Amino acid sequence: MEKRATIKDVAEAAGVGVATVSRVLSGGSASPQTRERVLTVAAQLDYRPSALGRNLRQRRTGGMGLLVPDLTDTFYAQLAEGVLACARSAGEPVVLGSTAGDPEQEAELIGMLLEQSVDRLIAVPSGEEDSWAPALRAGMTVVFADRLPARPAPEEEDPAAAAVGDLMLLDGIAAPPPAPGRSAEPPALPSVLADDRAGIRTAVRYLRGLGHRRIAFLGGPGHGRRVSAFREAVGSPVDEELVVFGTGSRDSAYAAASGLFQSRPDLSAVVAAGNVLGEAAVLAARELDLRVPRDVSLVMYDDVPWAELCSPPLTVIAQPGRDMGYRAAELVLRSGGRRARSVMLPTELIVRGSCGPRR
Amino acid sequence: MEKRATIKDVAEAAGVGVATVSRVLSGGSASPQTRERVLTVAAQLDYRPSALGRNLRQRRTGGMGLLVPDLTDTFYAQLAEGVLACARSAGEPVVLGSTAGDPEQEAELIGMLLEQSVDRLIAVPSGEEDSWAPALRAGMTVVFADRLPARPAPEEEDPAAAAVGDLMLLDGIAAPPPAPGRSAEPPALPSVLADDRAGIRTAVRYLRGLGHRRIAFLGGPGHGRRVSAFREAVGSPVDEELVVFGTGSRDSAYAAASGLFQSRPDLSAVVAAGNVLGEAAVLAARELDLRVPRDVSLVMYDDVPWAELCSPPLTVIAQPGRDMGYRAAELVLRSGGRRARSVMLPTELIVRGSCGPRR
DNA sequence: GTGAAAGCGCTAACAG
DNA sequence: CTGTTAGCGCTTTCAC
Repeated sequence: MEKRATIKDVAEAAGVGVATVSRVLSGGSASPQTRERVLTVAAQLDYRPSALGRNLRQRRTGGMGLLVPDLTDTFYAQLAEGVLACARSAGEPVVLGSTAGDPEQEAELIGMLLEQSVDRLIAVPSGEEDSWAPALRAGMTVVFADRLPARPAPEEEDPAAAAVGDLMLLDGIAAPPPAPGRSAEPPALPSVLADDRAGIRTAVRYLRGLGHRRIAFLGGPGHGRRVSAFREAVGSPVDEELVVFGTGSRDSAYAAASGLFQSRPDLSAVVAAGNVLGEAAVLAARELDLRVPRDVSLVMYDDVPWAELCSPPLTVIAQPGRDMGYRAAELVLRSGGRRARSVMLPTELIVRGSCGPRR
Repeated sequence: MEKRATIKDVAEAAGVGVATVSRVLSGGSASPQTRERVLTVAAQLDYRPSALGRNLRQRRTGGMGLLVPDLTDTFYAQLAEGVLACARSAGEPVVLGSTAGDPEQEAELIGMLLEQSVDRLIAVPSGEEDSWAPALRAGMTVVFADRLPARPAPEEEDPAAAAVGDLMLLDGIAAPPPAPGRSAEPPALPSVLADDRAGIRTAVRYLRGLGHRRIAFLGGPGHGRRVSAFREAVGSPVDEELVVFGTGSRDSAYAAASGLFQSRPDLSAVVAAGNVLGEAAVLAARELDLRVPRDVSLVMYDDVPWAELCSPPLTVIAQPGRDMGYRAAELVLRSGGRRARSVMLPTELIVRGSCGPRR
């Protein structure tokens, strides 16, 4: 384990000052001769500039942080792959954290990143807006992916509404209606989102076209925008019993799905707001001897490789997970200054075999 | 964006020297009074020690690197979750890289980690042993997970053998037979491996018991130990046409599976050496109108959530991905000195519905 | 038990 | 165009 050469070694060996070496290596100005000499010597010594020194000097760690709820959720894995692809092409490291959808763990991880002076972050947020204030205040450039931090429930009046109150999100279709024309206003926080509203709307219309009237929604934490879109798409008198949520784990997703099927055997279709929920729906349906799509139609958010493996193959609302990650990384990397821009990517309904006409 | 308090600020505010603050915060000796005062002041100032300064001083970055081929392969996602869980409980950051199974990208990522002075690494290796020499020489503590780096093919004689030559691995059942008694000798490099040999053997025996004689093996890069085990389990005259490999991508896995089924319609069972290969096998079989398990039995390496979603649900050789990651992280973290130990975890055959008697 | 001082490797002024 | 210098925030001898 020989010790690595430092910039000083290179400077001495090349007979120049350390500043010159630094300049040459970071593309600064230098005479062709000097440049070449430095480069040669550096190569001979197998010199690799230490990120440690640079980081301390610049008071910031390069690269970026990435926070996702769970990598075994294939969608987040796709997202992560996108981020990694972009980071790799930029030669930047990415520090990964998995939050399990738990605001506390998320906060801890943010603290860890702060300690590391990682000042760029891509996050699929679990905590509410308030819990993100510290990070922003500390000067972190954060780009949210897949969803925005929930806005804490303002006050509880209607018990039914309160049940999903903590799932209401920033750009919900709340009281002051959005400016006309756009299907969704660009959110205040930098983000890379899929067009959930359009995706859900398309799915609901598709099911409607198949004759379905009792359509259920199976969601999880962080699916606030999707529920809103669902409510909007099904129209005014939403049957609240048909809107259920898991807590994020596979078990709770299964419990929610199973409970839904059993309590409302009259439903004829369900929209699962994520692939873990879709998985749970398939499992629960099978367990209850409900045939898909004969007894119940299913459309699942997220296109994942195994959607095609099911029989019948699942009809899905695909969102470009990899692209979303890549774009998010670009945004966070490019935002030389502070606040990054936002982008919204399209979703696509991929019709396979899990939806049929209402019986 | 206020600037963070430094150790100096704390020292001044507490009326002590920076050394004392450092000692107190890292559990060194100090009088109770001093200790409390420092702690109080630090809390008031919301002081968070900067990892930057410490890292430079200690010439090493804390935490660990993690290199996997592909996060969308659920097994690697599970592995990663295990690593992250351990790292989080230790408060250490993990720098993630995805290699796509490409030795070049792997080498680049290793270079990046070296530049960051990350000196602890958990890797599912893609490159051969030689390409790992630089990392080891640089003083990195690396723990391999899931498999060991391939040992370059010594020389090519038999064309058939040469075809899989680069897949031969360290602890293969090569010429000098292993010492008697143990099912596998502990490998030379620190690692966390599943007992592939036992897993494959169990699967093959299970299929044999069902009457199958023409059993195929569908592998990918890095599955050298699994092929060896397969060859060993099926016995001497191995039908080489029944042993095929994909290159790691989903497409190539599909191509390999499809080609296998078409060229050898006489096969009655296949062992897929990984979940991506299993997925490909299911897809290819369906495309060719082969019913599972009526026309062909399938057992897949890796237990993944969607294995249960298939119809019929897939019989699998489960390996504890999450545990493997957790253990690997423990090993790399604990190895205060240099070389870590190795551990081998058991596999389990989970019988579901994808295997039937030979027709 | 505690403080002063010396850097870790690098970049960014600032002179020459 | 290039060398010298001053730290970035922290740990760690080394005296006191």
